[in-house]
Amino acid sequence: MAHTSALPAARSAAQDSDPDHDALMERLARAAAGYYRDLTAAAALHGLTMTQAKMLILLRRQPLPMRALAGRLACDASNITGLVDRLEARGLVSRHADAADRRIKNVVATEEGREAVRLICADMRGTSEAFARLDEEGRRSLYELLGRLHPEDTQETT
Amino acid sequence: MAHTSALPAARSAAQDSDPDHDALMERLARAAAGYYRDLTAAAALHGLTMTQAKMLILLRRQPLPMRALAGRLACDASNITGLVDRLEARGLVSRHADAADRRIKNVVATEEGREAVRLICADMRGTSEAFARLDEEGRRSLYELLGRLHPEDTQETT
DNA sequence: GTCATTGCTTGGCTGCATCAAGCATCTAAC
DNA sequence: GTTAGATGCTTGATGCAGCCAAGCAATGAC
Repeated sequence: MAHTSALPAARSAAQDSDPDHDALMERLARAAAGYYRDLTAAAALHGLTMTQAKMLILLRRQPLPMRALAGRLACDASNITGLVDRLEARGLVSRHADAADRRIKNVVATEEGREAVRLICADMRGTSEAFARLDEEGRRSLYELLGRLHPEDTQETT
Repeated sequence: MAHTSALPAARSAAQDSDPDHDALMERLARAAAGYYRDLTAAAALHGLTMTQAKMLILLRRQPLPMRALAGRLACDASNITGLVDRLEARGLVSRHADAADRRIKNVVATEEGREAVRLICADMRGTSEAFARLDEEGRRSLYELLGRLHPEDTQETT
């Protein structure tokens, strides 16, 4: 936290003035932990792991090549193979060789896979309730601030 | 929410009016992913896993019994044993039998452990830069909104 | 004392993550 | 074209993280 001493104001400054870097980090950490805890629990209700749920969520709108999935999930490409294997075995996604480049396998969520995403999101009660704690103005601000925190750079992958 | 009418308005509503539940969830997901990606990378610089880093962060202020760690990390108690084993083997934490109840082992971060936390937090450049994208007013709002999202209920554990 | 409860550990099993190595395909350069 | 390199995916090996069931030790209630 606020290091040695020297900065007496910083500590409880969080309440009113510019929140200290660490204080803000702590709250972001809490929000992140809450989100993942909720997602993990909701996914478990449907027999899925958090990582599997994250992948299905990425695929809900459009198919993605395995390579792109590795990028989005920030993990090694070799990881994706097993991940997709397990989801494919359960009929939630399928691989389709790309027409233009036969090295590429596009992973597409099946209807059952998309339905699983819907159910999981609906089961994320903790997060829904958290949002409900804000008024409309609060939700709008939060949405806007989070958008500024992480501008949607990592997008184009198709 | 406000979705009485069937169709088209809700979709891009995120831009201006009350952001729809899913749009807000998506941004929260992005923020959470960004935070953990950054934490994982920073921890890796010091040869630690994300989970190990999370545990050290929890212990930075005060010792906690293993049971409490399981609660905070939202995992099975049996998990903590191995986690603490590995950190203890590296001299970052140590176990101390509780004076009042000898079943309890309090886990305390060593000075080296606390130093590791400091270095890791300092290495979270991505998150720091994200905060820097907001002005002071933005940081204050975000801090306040995140505080309302997750009121600090889960606290007392000592 | 006895017995149920609580805190931690162990063992077994799965999934997730890494790396190194390999095959197939595409691209470019000759 | 043929070769050489780059790129996309898979495999195998290893370690960590997660769960569960089972066990021991200590506490607390009686």
